[in-house]
Amino acid sequence: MKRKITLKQIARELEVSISTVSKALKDSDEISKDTKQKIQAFAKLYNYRPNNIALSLKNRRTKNIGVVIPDIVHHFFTTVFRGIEKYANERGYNVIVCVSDESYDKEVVNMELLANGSIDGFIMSVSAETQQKNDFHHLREVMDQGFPLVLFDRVIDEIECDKVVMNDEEIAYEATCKFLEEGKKKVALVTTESYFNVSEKRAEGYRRALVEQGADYDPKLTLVVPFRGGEESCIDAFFEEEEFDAVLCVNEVFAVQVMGIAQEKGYRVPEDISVIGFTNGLLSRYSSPTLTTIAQHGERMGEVAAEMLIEKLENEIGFEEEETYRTEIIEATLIERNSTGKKK
Amino acid sequence: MKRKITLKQIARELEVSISTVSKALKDSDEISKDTKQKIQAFAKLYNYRPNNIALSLKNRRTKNIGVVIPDIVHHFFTTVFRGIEKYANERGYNVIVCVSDESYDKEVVNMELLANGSIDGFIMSVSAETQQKNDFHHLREVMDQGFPLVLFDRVIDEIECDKVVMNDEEIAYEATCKFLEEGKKKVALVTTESYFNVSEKRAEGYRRALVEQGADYDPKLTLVVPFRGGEESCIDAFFEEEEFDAVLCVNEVFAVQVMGIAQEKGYRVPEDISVIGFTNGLLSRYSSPTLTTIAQHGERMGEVAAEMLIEKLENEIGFEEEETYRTEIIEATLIERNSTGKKK
DNA sequence: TTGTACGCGTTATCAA
DNA sequence: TTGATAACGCGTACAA
Repeated sequence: MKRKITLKQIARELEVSISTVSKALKDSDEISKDTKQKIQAFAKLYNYRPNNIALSLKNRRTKNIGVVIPDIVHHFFTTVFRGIEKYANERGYNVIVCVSDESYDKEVVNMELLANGSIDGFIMSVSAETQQKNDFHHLREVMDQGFPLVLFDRVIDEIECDKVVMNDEEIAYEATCKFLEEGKKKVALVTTESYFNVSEKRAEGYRRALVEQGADYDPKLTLVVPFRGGEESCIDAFFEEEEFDAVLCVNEVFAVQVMGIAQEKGYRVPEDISVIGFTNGLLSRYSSPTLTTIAQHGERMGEVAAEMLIEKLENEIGFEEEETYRTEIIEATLIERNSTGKKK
Repeated sequence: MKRKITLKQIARELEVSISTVSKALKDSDEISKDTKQKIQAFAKLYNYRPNNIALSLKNRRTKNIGVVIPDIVHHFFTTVFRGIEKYANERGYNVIVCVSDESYDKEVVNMELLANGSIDGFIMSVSAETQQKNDFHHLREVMDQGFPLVLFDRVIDEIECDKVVMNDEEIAYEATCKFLEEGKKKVALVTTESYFNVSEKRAEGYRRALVEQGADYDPKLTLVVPFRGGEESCIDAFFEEEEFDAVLCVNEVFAVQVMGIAQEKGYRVPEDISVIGFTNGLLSRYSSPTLTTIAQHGERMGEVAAEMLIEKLENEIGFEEEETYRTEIIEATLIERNSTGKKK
């Protein structure tokens, strides 16, 4: 077992000083050609690489990005993560992930840990519990300490920082319009509890479309599925109690469940009931019928988030300069498959 | 903006030496009660936390684990990752992820980078390209440098290290037997190219079951789907050319595609054709019919891998002790849903 | 009971 | 052209 070689060891071996070695390896012209060659050859032979930790300590930057997300077994988040990781790697950054598991406490603890020197900045999507509690002191804390923060998807209006969001409201509007164009009359919405602000925005777009297009907005046609469990029976009951001919779902799992239950009950999709879901994942592609879906372009979101963060990291602002924050909007797109009909 | 406070600053502020502060904060009894109280109160007020980087440098351990996987937008890998992250976090470790994207070069570069001080050990699943090239010098390299390595799922026989694998061969055997018990006669296999050694093992289990149970093993009933693209037409052609009444698929995407094409062609699942797939993901749960599947228990794999790694990290072996390696086997389980029939 | 000195690996500044 | 020194932040053996 050969431990990694250090400057000091090279110096001792070659009987020169540490600083000479350091300079030689940077090809400084303070050092004579001969010594440089000798040192460089030796370093190459022993495959010398500077120790990242020592560099981090010295430079006060780790070249690590902290990513805090609610869940990792989740198509959208992994997609975003892939975008982050790709862009960050290209720029020489590594990514440390922490999963909050939708828990406020974990989120806080993890971020504190990372903030003790492990990373240079954060990219995050806040946990459900955090949104519920409406307590964001941990975000303020890290920003106070000088860590750039980029929020994506589940962002917080009260926090001033860079953000990357989707045009949730508009795309929900578009999707709803699509149903109406198809000739559908009673469009339902299946959503999650509203402290997820993305759900709220999607619901707004849905409502606005109905009202503006002169269709009926009936609050009873909105089904709020509880956070964990019991979706199945919940949706089943919804079918029994209400009547509708189109359903917009805030995720693809709901959408596939809606299609399944509809078909069990003898409705045809899309002839009797059209369905659109958010999240263009595997389910959408392989369900029957295949699902018309809203692609969130998570990878792009990740790239943009990473780009914004790294820009902040590499352009540390001067004293008197005003800090400015941007909000980038990623345009979702509607992907038409077979769970919706043609325009009339 | 208030930067994190350091021992030095506390010392200056309180007009004591740095080491006094350090000791006081560890509640050392070398320090008088009074000074301890004073220092602790001050530290608490300013929310002092030791700098991880400095600790890493001093202790020569980072408390970071490097995870190298081929893909992150992938149900199985994220599942394993979740297990790793959970266990690691509980033990005070953070996780740095690198995605090789199935590329040999990326894998090599990423590992070298991490090995320059960023992490204490590796958990990885090798990329497809690496398996194809059969070049594992980068794994040997990091091990030589003293980094513990735990391989999972896609492991390498020639490399001696800790491993976590699934009982692929046996569970494929079991699944195949299940078809036979159902009364099926011609069992097909849909798999990927064989340099994925897990595919190879699954194929072996499939063959062994047919032979041992006295059914026919017909090589023509094995469909090897090419690495990227064209699955659809490939499977379609398979249906045209061969006859079978049961299909074992090495992943759930293939399985769902097989069911879809079968149903299009007028076969009933499971009456005419039974289907079982590996990977108990969303698709299996929401396909129609729901898919009988092999649960790989990825989260457990991740936990075990992390446990093995951390054990190695925390029990650095002495000089003369022999290094020993283990291979843990995670038992997959067959989850029966509606794409297979009852035992006869 | 407190403080000094050293080392972890590196780089930058200044002196020789 | 080379080397000594200090610094990044921390912990600890040893000296005072």
